[in-house]
Order: sequence, then structure tokens, then C-alpha cells
Amino acid sequence: MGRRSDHSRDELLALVLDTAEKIVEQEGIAALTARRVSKEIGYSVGTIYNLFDNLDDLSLHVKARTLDALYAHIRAVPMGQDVEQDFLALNAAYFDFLSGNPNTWGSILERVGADGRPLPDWYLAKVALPFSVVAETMLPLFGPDGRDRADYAAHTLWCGVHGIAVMAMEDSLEVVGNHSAREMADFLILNFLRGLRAAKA
Amino acid sequence: MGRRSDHSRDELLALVLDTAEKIVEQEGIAALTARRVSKEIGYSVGTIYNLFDNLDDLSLHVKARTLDALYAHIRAVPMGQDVEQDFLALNAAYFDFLSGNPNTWGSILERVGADGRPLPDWYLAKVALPFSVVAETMLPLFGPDGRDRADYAAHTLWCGVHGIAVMAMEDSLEVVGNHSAREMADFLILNFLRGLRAAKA
DNA sequence: ACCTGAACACCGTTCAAGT
DNA sequence: ACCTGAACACCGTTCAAGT
Repeated sequence: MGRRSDHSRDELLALVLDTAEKIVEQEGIAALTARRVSKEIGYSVGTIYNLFDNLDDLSLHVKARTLDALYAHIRAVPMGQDVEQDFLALNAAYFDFLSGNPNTWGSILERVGADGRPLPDWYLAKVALPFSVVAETMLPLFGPDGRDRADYAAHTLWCGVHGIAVMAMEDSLEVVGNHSAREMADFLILNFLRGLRAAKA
Repeated sequence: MGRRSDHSRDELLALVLDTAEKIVEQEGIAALTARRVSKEIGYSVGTIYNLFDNLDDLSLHVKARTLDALYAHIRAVPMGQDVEQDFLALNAAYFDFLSGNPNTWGSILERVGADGRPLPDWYLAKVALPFSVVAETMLPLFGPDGRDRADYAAHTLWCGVHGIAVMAMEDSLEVVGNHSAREMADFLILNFLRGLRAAKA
């Protein structure tokens, strides 16, 4: 029947992403379907496939938005005290974001390509951004010529924090709420950093 | 049409679980459907629902088997050297299991109740068993009257190792294969333990 | 050029009806 | 008592046909 609305391609894209994000926020990633989104925006299913390769592609773009928001959130954390304090502040901001966005964040924690397709580069770049903040925070401990080692330590530590967050969200941990999980992450951070310092001394 | 086969209820249960496990092993959790299993065993779909509450219930039982296998695998690790060595051995066994069972293990890493239902107690108990091995390994560092703190430290550390494994399987990490991820986990373990020791001294 | 919607090949889940 | 399979309400994805 031809054009239904006078949305430009970009407007339509924003409309789809906004709607998809809202669904994930409110009901979790499992509720995100192409048919549902198309119905909510008043277009046919085919239109979704006009804008995105497939459902995986759409949900990847929704996840990218969440990663953008997380990055903005932790970049806003005031830094510059000692390394331990900076990391605890980062951790607090991280768990803040988690508890404020359980569904969107939960969708990121899930693996994506059940079909085995590797994640696209543009998406991996978004995943890397929050890690870069952590790496920056780690730098003072290694000095300007220790960027690689600081990076490695930051990845190691933050994957660890990530693991605690995953377990907390699965309720597989005996933690109630995010309070305990955050404390556990603090405990991991402080001992890991102390271990690094002890190794240097 | 009435009874199709003379399998007892227990035989049928084993048949379904074996088939479901095989599907997950070979094609991942996304390939596990009630219709597929029923077709492969030569029964109708309804039979699956006669044995399990729903698909979630079935996949939970498949995951439980994987947890049993992991528990058996890490219990078989020879222990009794110093704490650091024991943890590195545990870690090696853990990553061994992971790379040997990427699909079954990957299914566990995913969150389960997208519908928000909490995980049943019998399943959580299975999740706790591997952690108990880690807690036992941690005990020498805290002494017999430090069981609670050892438990907490063990949970913290192993959630961290878990996080590295998750990231490695998602390819979100710049690690190729499990070699680097295992090294990263070793790095986390050694520094965390060194941090604990430094705090005591 | 853009959008539609029927078509295809799948799903989970239920439950009256059969043996 | 156990099992069936049609029925219902959904899916993702494609693509000829419309404007």
C-alpha cells in the first residue's frame, strides 16, 4: 500500500530504537520482538527488516545505547584522589547504573550470538569504552611507561567486578539487593590493588 | 492414541534429558525446543509437558547435569599444597571444563528466568556446590575460626574468575582462545590472595 | 523508493479425546 | 494412567505486489 507515514528514514530509525528500548527497559530483552515493535509504531513488520538486518541487529543497537549511557555515567564520576578511592567511586557508579537499569543492563550480560556469529566491531568498540575509563584509573599504579600492564590489570579487575554483578543479577549469590554485591566488588578491588602494590614492593 | 512405547516414566525422563543434553552440547541452548526433543525421541510434544512443567524447567534440569559434571571435575583436582598452588590448579581445571563444554557451560552463564521467576532451590543448591570447593581451598588462609570470612573471600574471588570466563566466551575480551583468559584469571587470583596476605601482615 | 502483508516454517503450551 | 495431536496464540524472515 505504499508509504504510510511521512517519517524520514532517520526519524523512523529513532522511533524504532526508542520503542525497542522502552520495551527492554520495562519487560526485558525477551519481550523484544520485531512484530511487537512494528505494531507499537504503527508500521508493518517488513519495515523493521528494512531498517535492520534482523532482530539480533536491532537488539544490538539497543544494547549499544545502554553502553553509551553507562559510559556517560562513569565518565561523570569525579576522580583524582588515590587509586583505591577512585576505583571505589567507579564501582559505586557502576552498581548505581546497574540497579537503575536492571533490564537494559541484564540484556548486555547475556551472550549474543547463540547462532555463533561474532559480535560486530562497532559494538565491541562500545564495550571497550567503559573499560578504558577503568584502565585510566589504573595507570597511576604503573606509571606512564606501564600502559600495557595497567590495561591488563584493569581488564582483569573489571571482568572480576562484572562477574560479581552477573552472579548478583542471577540471584545465584546469597546477596539481597545490590548492597552486598557492591561490597563484594569493593572487597575484590581493594585486595587486588593491595596485591599489586605488594608485588611491587 | 494411548501409550506408544513401553518406557517407564524414569526411562522416559532419562531419554528426554539425554536427548536435550545432546542438543545443547552440539547446537547450544537456543536449539533446545520441546518440539525438537519430542520428535527426536519419537513421542508427541505433550509428553514433554507430562514430564516437565515447561521448557524452562527442562533446560534447568539439563543445566543441573552440567553443574554436576563440573563439580565432579573440580573435586578430582589433587589439592593440599599451598593455597596459591591449589587455586591455580582449581582454575586450570575450571577452564579445562569450560573449553571442553563450551555450549553446555555457556547455557549456564545465561540468566534463566527472563520472566522474572526466581531460580528454584534445588538448582541453587547445585550452583553452590562448586563454590564450596573453592571455599575449602580458601580456608587455610583464615584458619578454622575464619570459615565465614573464607567463604566470603572465596565467593568474591570465584565470581571474579567467572566474570573473566563470561567475557572470554563473549569474545568481548581481546583474548584468543582460553589460554589468555586463564592467565588473566591466574593474575586475578594471585593478586587477590597476595592482597589478603598483605592485609593480615 | 518505500512500505505492505500474506506466506512459510517454525515456536510454547493446553487439553479434549483416544486407548 | 498415559499419550496424542489439533488448536491457539504467538514467533523471525522473506518477497512479490502495491503506491
